[in-house]
Amino acid sequence: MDHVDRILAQWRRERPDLDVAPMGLIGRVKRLALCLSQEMERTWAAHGLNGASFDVLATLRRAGPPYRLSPGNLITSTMVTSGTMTNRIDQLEKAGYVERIRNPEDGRGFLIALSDQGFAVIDAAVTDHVATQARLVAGLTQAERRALNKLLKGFLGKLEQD
Amino acid sequence: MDHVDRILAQWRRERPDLDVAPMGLIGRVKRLALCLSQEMERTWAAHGLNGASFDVLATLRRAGPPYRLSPGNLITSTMVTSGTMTNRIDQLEKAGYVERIRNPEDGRGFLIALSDQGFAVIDAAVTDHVATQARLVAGLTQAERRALNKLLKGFLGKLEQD
DNA sequence: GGTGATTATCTTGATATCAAGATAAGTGCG
DNA sequence: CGCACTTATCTTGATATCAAGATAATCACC
Repeated sequence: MDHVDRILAQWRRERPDLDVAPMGLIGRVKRLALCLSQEMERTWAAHGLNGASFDVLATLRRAGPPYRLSPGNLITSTMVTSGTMTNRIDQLEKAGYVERIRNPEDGRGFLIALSDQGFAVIDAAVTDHVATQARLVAGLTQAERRALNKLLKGFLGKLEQD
Repeated sequence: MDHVDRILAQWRRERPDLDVAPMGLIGRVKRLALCLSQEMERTWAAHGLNGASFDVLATLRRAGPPYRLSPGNLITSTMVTSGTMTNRIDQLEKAGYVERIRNPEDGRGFLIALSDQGFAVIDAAVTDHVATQARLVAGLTQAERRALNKLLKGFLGKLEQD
């Protein structure tokens, strides 16, 4: 009888005409995502980052050398609007973690380049972040992780194909 | 090879020292939650609501007669701050969906009461919402839903007990 | 009953986000 | 070559949220 079960019990009492089984499943996905995010946020904070800045730096880092992507590219990867990305880049630039350089192949645009300092920060943060994630899934057996991952991947595939 | 797999492949190339299997699992939970939320948001919008207003009205509705809860109670149920709840109640009151009445048992506080109009709106919205959720899980077999729900519940239980 | 501590709610100020529009540079067709 | 169209990024204005502090009523203990 967890938090989600209590909500379902209320609905069954008030609206017995509704099948709330899908609500339970979806509610748990949302709640789990929230719970995991909150924990990961703490690791980012320990490196002076948050979900937004980590997201941008990590995208640049895992792109590989020379660690440069256009704002448009970052927008696509992180699924935020252009205004949001401008704001994030402004902050990271102010912190000295990235630099805007003119795109030599397109005078309209820029490339966002990870600085040495930015590289150091994101590399340390990712190492910690992965350790946090390992801790978060530590309660699940290997078989459970595999099964859960497979179900989630299948679910996502079904949703995204539409 | 979905979006998450591409991210993992980049990390394996750039940071082969890290075990990114947990990142895949957690990334899929987050992405699935986002994907599901975006779809559900469309149903709420069709009733003139959003996630925030739906959340408050649904909490009042499923509490049962007389459909009244204190702001503090709503804050606990919806896990937002007091400032956020004040703002949400203000909007719902302006829309005529709830009413602030003084709490007869505690002069410091109020009770937020669902109006007849609010009741009608949330009841119709919930009916549609449940249909949307049924559609979202339609791609999974009954066995898959049960297995996924069980794994999610176990995972959440492990995390919340700490 | 008076007084300090607690509780319930609201207010304030700051932040991140989005949608829509502005700006500026490239592209293509006549 | 010139003009319309597209693209890349930034700017603006509005919104929802949070953290911290203000306000006001209740409670508990003497």
